[in-house]
Amino acid sequence: MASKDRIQKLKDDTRCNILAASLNIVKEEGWSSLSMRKIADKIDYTAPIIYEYFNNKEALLKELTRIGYIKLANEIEEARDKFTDAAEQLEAMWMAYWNFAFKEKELYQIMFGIEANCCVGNPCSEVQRASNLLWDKIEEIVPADKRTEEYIDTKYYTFWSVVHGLVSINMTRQLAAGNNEQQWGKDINKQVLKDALEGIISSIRR
Amino acid sequence: MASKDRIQKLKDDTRCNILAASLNIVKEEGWSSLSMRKIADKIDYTAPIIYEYFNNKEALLKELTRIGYIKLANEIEEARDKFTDAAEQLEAMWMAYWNFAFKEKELYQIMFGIEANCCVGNPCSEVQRASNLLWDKIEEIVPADKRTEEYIDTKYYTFWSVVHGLVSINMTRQLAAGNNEQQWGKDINKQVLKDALEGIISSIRR
DNA sequence: TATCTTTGCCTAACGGTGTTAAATTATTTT
DNA sequence: AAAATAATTTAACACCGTTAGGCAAAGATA
Repeated sequence: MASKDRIQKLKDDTRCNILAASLNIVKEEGWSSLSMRKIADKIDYTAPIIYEYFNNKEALLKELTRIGYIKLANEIEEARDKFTDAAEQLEAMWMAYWNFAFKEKELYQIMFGIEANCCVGNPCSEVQRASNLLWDKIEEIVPADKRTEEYIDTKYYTFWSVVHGLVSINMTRQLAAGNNEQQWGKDINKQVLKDALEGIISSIRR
Repeated sequence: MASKDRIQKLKDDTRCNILAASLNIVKEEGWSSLSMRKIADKIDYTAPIIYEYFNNKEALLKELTRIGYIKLANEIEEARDKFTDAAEQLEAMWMAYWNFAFKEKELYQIMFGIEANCCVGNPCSEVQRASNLLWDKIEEIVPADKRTEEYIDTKYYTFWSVVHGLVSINMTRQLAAGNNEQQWGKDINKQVLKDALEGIISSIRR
């Protein structure tokens, strides 16, 4: 039958619809309320149908992260090609990364395992204590002529970002990597961390 | 009755047990398999009992993050008090933050909404493409005499950490903050990001 | 001591989840 | 038209968070 192709195309279509419907649900209600039954509802089927296109929910999510990585790479490439100077290119590429994260917030969340935290209702005083300790110590080493709240904030966030970023990257990858790779990471991580901390500290004092 | 105190103490004890059992389960099987019934099993009760100590599961998780923040602040404080020079103190404090993240991995995960990512089985080629684009561009601006794989790796991770960290911090906090705070963030974020990127780039070329 | 009230704890249930097997309907092939 | 294949649904399982109702032991009251 010549309709083999057409049928295959229809199958591909619904596969695509499943992915699109999933992303729509997530954009409207967040990852936590994405369920197989809800996806099926959106494409006018019942839940078991989805299992003819994906082995299970995890496989579906995996495909969505794959799509995310493709989009991210495209945007980075596009940003690169807007400049010729290498340094300008590099900065633009990371800016593209940043912009992607917020343009495709949901994809970024699943790509890098970020939960839109459940426990942020009332950040109690205990939450503040740690950041105050750090903030105050930064204030201490900032030269008097630069000691504005905004400047200290900036530096505080820079510290926090680089440390939390490094932690976060390691944690989401920890399971994937074999033990040897983990070992390989330990050294390079300490190196990155020390370098970055000293860099920021010296930039403050200069 | 004088046994009022003793009874109150027992109640406090089981509350404590619930929290400890929860953390144990998470350490053994991860956050995704923490359930009320499993917690109850561990303390030889049935599930509904837990609701006499916590309004719901979310409240229980919130308390665990609170405990996490207290421990984190303690470790930071402790690190600070081991030095006298402010710069040394600051570095030690951030190192304590780093160490805490891995010593109390599970607490850190819930404090900052990090999922030990489900989709890390086989990081397919698409995952690699984005990082290769960035890595290659970094290589390009590294002076020839420093152009080792290790050096480029270090710089790549430094870039990635600061950008991902900033993204990640913003995302987990986005829901909590009011719109005005979000606006306040937008500016300071771009500032932090640009500063950091330029800082790393110039540190590479120097 | 006997009744009443409170407390502690459990059983059963509701609606939801991911997932699978069987039954049913629709389509194609013979 | 009958048989075989495919597409889709229904029903079920085991789990989840959560709530209501009941049972039994303990405490208070008389």
